[in-house]
Amino acid sequence: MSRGPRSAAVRRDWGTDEEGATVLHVDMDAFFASVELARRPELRGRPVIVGGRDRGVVLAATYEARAYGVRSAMSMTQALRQCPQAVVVRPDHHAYRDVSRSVMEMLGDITAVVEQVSVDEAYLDVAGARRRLGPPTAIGAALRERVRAEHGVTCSVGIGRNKLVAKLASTHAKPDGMLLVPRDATEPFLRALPVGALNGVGDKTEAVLARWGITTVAQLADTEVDVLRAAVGPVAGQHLHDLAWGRDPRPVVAGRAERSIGAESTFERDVADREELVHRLHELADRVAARLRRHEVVARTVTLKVRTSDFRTVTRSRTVETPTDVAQELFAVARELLVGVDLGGLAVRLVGVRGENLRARTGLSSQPTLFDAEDDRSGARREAELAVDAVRARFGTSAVALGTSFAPSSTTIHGSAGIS
DNA sequence: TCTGGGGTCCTAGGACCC
DNA sequence: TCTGGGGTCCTAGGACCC
Repeated sequence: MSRGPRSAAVRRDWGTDEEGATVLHVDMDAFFASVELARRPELRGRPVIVGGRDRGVVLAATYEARAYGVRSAMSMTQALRQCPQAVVVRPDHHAYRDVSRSVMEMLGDITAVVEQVSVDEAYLDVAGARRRLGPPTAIGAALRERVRAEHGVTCSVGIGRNKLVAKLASTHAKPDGMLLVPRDATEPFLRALPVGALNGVGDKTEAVLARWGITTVAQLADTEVDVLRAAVGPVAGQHLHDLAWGRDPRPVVAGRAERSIGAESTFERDVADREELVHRLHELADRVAARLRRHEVVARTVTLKVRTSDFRTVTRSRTVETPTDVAQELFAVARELLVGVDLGGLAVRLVGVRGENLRARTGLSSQPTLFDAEDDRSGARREAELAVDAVRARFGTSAVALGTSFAPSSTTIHGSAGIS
């Protein structure tokens, strides 16, 4: 989903030479809002905002709402101040996930080299699909038509020599467009953009660069690397200079493994009561554990996140001896970490739990073995938690209480006696 | 009633080992 | 007793993206 008016408004034809431009970036237009419009056609033409509760933010806005200055990630309060007549729709993430899955399957029909970067975005490398399906623009056009026909939503496609260019091209093409940036047109295409259009240049970096008189990609490209290093740091400086010249070595990688799995939640009202925080922590640990198991990974590091009423965020993490996917263990660590946090008398706005340092579960000691009764207990507890998760998925979180009592207290296994 | 929830990546300092 | 440097792991914070 686009975050704001970072790209120049003009569209230009940069030529038709498709040699050497094999990376496609596919980006759904105003995705959540478009899905809502597809099933509620009576809302077409009106400013529609998909957003959550009182303390929520805008998750997606139709272009009619954007005309009033409404942007993704803006607080709902501010969005409604700017566009009081907007129709607010509560998000239905299941519906979005279904459409997303279907579109990603369409991409898989084109090539196996698909890298999904979010629910509504993916890169494809079609170098190997050209013989079968034709040039990249033909592939992009057919895909756009298929998405529209099957789901009633539009997407934009950018085509370029690498991910950087393809992504910027799709942004430029929005909404409901397609843009090819031929290899030879890459530099002039980039030079016309503001620095903030580059991926990785946010408000802070943009402000720093502005102090050095750099506001366009052209100026960035024409600045000595040493100056950029001094401005934003050695690594970032080199990186920005590369981007400005269209250099992006990242390949399109299918099926990336996730590096962390977490859950967090903002209270409807700030909470000062420690017991209530602990209770919420327990729910979050449950969710994280279930997702770890679904992904068949265990976490070696547990991170607690706390945001206080003044919107300051602190994190505390601990790396444990034995990686885990058990809710009780994640919870126990998170709770201990919370004890070590000095809230300075402030109430808490948000708490979160995250598992990091992920490892494949298979063959690790958290699997029950005949040699270790301790391990068997944790394995049994996991089985119990899986059952609890299934019940909760059907009846809701409050349907089942989860306690330490799932560990069988009388488990006795006598060394290797069971093994011949 | 300003500011969600899911992430990735980078930096920097200290511990610890060789 | 003093003086080092490099490498890796861990932790905390922050920028950034969708």
